[in-house]
Amino acid sequence: MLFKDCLCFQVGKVSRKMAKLTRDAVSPYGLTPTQFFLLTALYEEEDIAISALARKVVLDKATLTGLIDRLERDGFVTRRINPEDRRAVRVQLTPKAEKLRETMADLYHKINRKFLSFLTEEEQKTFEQVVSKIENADLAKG
Amino acid sequence: MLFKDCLCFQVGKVSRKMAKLTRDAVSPYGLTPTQFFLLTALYEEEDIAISALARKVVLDKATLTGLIDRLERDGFVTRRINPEDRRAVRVQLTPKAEKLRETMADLYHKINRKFLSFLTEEEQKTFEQVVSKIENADLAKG
DNA sequence: GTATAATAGTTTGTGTAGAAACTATTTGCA
DNA sequence: TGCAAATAGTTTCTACACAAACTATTATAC
Repeated sequence: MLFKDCLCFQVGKVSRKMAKLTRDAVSPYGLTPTQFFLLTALYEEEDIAISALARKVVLDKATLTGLIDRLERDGFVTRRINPEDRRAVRVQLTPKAEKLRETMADLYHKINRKFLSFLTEEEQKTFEQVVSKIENADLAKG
Repeated sequence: MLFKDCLCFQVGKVSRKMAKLTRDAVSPYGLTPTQFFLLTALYEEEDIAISALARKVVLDKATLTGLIDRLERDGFVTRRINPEDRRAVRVQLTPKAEKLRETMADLYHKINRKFLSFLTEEEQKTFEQVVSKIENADLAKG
């Protein structure tokens, strides 16, 4: 088997390519692709605990700390300690982020439509399947 | 459209998951997933220029510099300047890397077989298509 | 034949990304 | 109650990943 046929390599390659295209689209707003996705997740569900956010975006909580640091530094979000559970920190959108909500939602849909437009219905469906299968895969077993 | 349905997010999620599973498999050899892939590419074609290697693994040449730095530091590869073109640097495998060739090739095939075993023939074929379509996609156009 | 452009690689700077270790809380249980 | 275990988040460390600027060398144009 040749290197280029490696599934993991292919997925990584595509992931980088999509991130790059997304970066071109969102960098004018002072956002990175990951920051854009995190904001999108927050537009969907605000005032969410960091651990819950980490589960939602499937990133390590340590990664979230840095991401939220930078979003906070750039004035997109704030942190607030939950008085009910003083270990927990909730993330809120700032007015600056709220003002961008519509624009970001449009951009989000535009980017997605664009990516999906390259694929047939059939391909989209199969791709979903493949993603969910690998997602639940356990290399150790079998 | 919900955040979790975003194609770019899904691909990233799968890419991280596959990298993690690969890491578990190759870390006993003192390698990261990316280093493992780079070595595999080098087993396929040694004494290759860094720019050619970058094209092969579809990574920025600046990324290659750091990767090769670390592989060199850990004794897997060496750099040699091409006397024909003194700008160009070629990468060679060390005896340490040569000794691992068989083991790494087996591991490479094992990991790939494992990933592919989760998918049907049909899904594999469609997935290939999807990858190549996105690879050639241009978000700017249309 | 020399100025200019192109190419190869590195450096610098910023931002992911996760493992492991750490602090501070809260929960559970004896 | 009171202490061990679990949980939330951060810190530290290392490694990708790329843009932009840089150096050195080679190719091209005139």
